[in-house]
Amino acid sequence: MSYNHRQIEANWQKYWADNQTFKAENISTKPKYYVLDMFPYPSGAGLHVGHPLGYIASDIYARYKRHKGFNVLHPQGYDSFGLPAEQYAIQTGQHPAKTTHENIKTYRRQLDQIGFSFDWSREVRTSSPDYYKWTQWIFIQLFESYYCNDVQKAKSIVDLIDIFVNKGNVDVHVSSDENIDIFSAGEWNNFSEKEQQVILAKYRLTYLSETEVNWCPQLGTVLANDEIVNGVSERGGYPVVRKKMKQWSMRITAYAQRLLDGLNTIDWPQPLKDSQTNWIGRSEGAMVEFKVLSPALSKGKGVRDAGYLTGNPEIAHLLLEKAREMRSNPTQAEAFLWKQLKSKKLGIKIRQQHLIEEFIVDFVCLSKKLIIEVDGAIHDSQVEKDTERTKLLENKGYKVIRFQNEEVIGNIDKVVSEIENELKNRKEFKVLPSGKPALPSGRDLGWEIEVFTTRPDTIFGVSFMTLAPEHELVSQIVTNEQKDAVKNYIEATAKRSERDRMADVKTISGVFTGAYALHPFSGKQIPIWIGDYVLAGYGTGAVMAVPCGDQRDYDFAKHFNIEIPNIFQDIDISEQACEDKSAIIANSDFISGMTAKKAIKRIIFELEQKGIGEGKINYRIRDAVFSRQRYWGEPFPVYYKNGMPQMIDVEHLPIKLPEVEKYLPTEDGKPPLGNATNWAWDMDKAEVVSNQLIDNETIFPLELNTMPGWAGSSWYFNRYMDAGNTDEFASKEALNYWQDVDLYIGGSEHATGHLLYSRFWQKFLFDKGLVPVDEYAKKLINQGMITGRSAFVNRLIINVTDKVELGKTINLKTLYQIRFENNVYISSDILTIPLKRRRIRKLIEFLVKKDEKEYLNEDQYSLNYNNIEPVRVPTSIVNTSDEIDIEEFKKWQIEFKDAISIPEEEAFKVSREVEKMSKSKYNVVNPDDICEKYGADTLRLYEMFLGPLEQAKPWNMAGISGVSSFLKKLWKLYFNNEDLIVVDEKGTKEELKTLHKTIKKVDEDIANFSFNTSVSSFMIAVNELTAQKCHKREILEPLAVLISPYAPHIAEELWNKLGHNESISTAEYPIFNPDFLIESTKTYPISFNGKMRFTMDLSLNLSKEEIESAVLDHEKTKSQLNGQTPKKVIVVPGKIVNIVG
RNA sequence: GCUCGGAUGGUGGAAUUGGUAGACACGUUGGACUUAAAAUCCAAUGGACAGUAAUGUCCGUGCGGGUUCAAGUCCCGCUCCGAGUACCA
Repeated sequence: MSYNHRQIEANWQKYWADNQTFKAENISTKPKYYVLDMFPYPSGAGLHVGHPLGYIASDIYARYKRHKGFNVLHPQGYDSFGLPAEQYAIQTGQHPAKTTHENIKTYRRQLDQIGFSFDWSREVRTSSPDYYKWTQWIFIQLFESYYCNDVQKAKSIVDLIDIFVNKGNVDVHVSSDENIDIFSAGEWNNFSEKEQQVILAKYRLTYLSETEVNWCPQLGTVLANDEIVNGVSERGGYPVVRKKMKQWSMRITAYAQRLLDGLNTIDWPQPLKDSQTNWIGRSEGAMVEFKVLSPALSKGKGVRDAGYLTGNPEIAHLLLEKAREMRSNPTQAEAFLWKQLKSKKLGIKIRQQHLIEEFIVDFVCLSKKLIIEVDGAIHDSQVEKDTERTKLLENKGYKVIRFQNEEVIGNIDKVVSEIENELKNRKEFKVLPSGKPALPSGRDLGWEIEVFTTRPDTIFGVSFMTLAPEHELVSQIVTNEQKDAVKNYIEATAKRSERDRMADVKTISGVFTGAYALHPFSGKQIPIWIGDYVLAGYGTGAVMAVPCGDQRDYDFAKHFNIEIPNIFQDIDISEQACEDKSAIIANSDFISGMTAKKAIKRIIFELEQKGIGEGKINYRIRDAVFSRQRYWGEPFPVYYKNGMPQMIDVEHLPIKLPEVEKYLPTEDGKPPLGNATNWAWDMDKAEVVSNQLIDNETIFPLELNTMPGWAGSSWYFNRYMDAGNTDEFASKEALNYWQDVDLYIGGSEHATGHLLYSRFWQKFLFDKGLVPVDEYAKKLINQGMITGRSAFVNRLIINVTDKVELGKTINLKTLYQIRFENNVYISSDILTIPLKRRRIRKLIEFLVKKDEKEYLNEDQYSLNYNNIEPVRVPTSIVNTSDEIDIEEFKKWQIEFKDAISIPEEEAFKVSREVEKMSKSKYNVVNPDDICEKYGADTLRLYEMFLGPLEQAKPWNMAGISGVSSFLKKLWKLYFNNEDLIVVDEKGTKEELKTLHKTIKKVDEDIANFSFNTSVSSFMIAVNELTAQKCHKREILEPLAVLISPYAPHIAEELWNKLGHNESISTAEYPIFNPDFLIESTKTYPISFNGKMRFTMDLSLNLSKEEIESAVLDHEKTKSQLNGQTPKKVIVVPGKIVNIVG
């Protein structure tokens, strides 16, 4: 019988399925081995040839390990929540569950036909409630935990509450939000339940926070940064606004250091580790506080500003805000009275809630220095204080009159006339006009700007500070003179999207605030600028600028003509900043003469002594936003009581996705779950009920967001260990048996997404004692992407210009351009040959004239055929020699029906371009077709043969015939037409050598994941055995096992026909015996001055000297030397002989 | 800009600690078989030059240097390509 891949492959795939050949047991005497693939998102397009690359590699490895006697876990599943299914649902109204289910069916069929040895009994789907029940469960565990920095692990929030109850939060070292108020145990115990929950949220590992997102009102959705182009949505071009939304976040920052440290313990590709390291972005440095000064005046002493600014400037900033707040929340009496006083109703300007020195008074008429206070009940107890206050104000020349609330409300006329009286009786005071410097010079205003720097050693080089435009202090420190400039700048910056701002790094922009800071060591006054090169989101949003030591500061200083003091010894900074840490520091007081390393230590010490700074490690990584405004994702097990999130008890999980009418956001901007009518939690019944029943007593609204794509993929590898468990996410026994993934294969595009988040979750689960290891994948390999080779035909753009003849315009455009423009195509090999261009011209002219000869002569028109436009065509109608099937091309789309090709008869070549495989590029190659035509074994071998696993490579069908014929040759070693020709003879020495060198090579290749070279080795072996006419069982039986991981179907068939009744999958792997490779002679390359001239077979038993004399005796050596004596002879036994002349 | 990869025939790619550059395959050319095609098999195939030929010489792993008896491999300096990242203080 001849090799019939269709029949063989179908048979064995059925056999494997029927016999559950690859089912892994959780109890085994064999050692365990866990081989994992990144599970696919089941898209509607199905698999293309790029997808299986990694699966084939891992499958080879898994099968190899089975031969080697391991209990192998090799599972597969689907990351089946995601955007495409939802978008499809929006367009068609089809439920995403339905399309997902259908897509999974296609995927399964495609995967099965490639012959993977997956244990399908452990399949997981992230969108299945049985699975996401445990995703929700893990979410709850995160919510109930906080991160303790003392022991560097997550602990139960109950422990933290315990600490608060007994000690408050004064002395806790935990990861939390910044700016948490300190409270004592007593204060904690007095907080209301709600206040306590608000505080706890700042410590939980998952928490709700106001996060700024890119909101697109027209699309009704939040967009990722890369979905925005030039400030408008990429899709549709709608405006995008920054909007704060309450979203769940994951406190991954707590794990920043451990995520870094863990990288040292795992065997992952260096580039991937690098990108995680970068992403986490640890930098060591210091926090430094700079005190803000008032504006320094150029001359003289400070002058009081405009008369209405009567507040004490040192505390004005504190009071102003309070005053503003009081103005907007007046008491009833205040509001009542203000109605009568405002807008000069009494004929004179009266101000409300105004600053007078360190007080805020209710009302004041500055020009009469009359203060009107309206007191409520609480002031009764403050009589003493009020008297004192009145006294102080009266000393400043003010008169204070007081009314009770009741008086104002009960008898407003009387109050107003009393005020009028007072005003009449007081003399006029002059109020100075505004515009003069507001504050006294050089005084500490009580603000501090905190900066983070990695180079505290350059602190003496600080010549200005820069705040991000969004920095909260900007509005407070800016001087009147600079107010407009600053305001304009902030507005201009806000208009630019974050992306634009980041993309444009060349334009230097900024503006002076007018304010100054105090240098903590030199005491110098440092101007404070704002500039958008400082990012609000990193560090403190403020930098101490050291132009001599940082290029960006340098550029900024140059641009705005700010001083650039040099603090480096013997270094020229006239052209650029010096960022070299080995430079000796100068002009820097007590650190002069030191290098960075030493100086940094010293400065940090000094900062800490002075209490104005400290050594600090800063991380770039941000907490991860965990909410999505989508339908097709895991619902949160959360309902809201009085606005506070509550976890649903774990025994009621899963909370299943509700049905909705529409998958779009609601009209009022709520996420798609806002469309659900049954989406409320009934505490008593412990079930999801109709929204109409919400009473906020026992029935509450449920969370409307869903979880992001990475939720389900962050722990699936643990689920495979015990996929069917309904009581736990995986049993202790299973987790302890399988421990971790021994080999993980997948794409590098997940470096800072899935592969980081999953490590974070694993560490959390480890802290909670739920999993036995804190890194889940010992070894990871990134398979390279298989790209497509898009095909293009070259469309000639022919411009026909009208000519006027005898006053009559011949409308040639209508005649010819429409007809020929866009429809003449030229073979790409002609394009590159200048000579042929003339031919094209003739051809075009011919085409134009052919039909319309009678109307045309040459000077009636002009032709321009120089423009060529590439037109995508499907790769399926192009052969491996880049020739397109013209007939198929004409049939492909209606617009090409009348296409004219140049040349018309000969082969027509397309241009090729390597691109990502995608439906829209018509370059997708489907594995189904290859399996049908060549078979799965050929596909598997060919994908491996294409090149190194980790390297990106374009898909090219050209080489597949070589692999296909290899399998046929292999078959022929065992069969001659119908007959098995394997004989039970002993192999010859040569045959055994062929076998054993192949065993050795393939063993090494698999260890190095060098699958492409082992395919070569198989080819060599089969070529040699064919030449040796070897049909011996002693050779061919081990060979079948050797090939079985790569081409399992044919191996099974051969094994079976050799008389075995069991599957080959656990057959013992042949053992390499070095005895068969021992050689008595070696073919030595004899080289002269390093150039190989000839070879010589010499016994390996010869000594160096014997080799040397044998070589020198050789006549070719003599002719090479031409009678001269060699200077030196290098002999490396077993390797080479080199004669130096 | 920074970080990390990479550059080898017409093509995909091989090449142990530095030790015969181009394995294996595709393609191309020639041949066999065939009425023919397909399939299969055989031979040649880095370039240049010399020779009837066997064969020989020279040049060849992006470029320029270096180390070495010997460099695709190690070192220094560049060029180009790809990927990631984007003002991280």
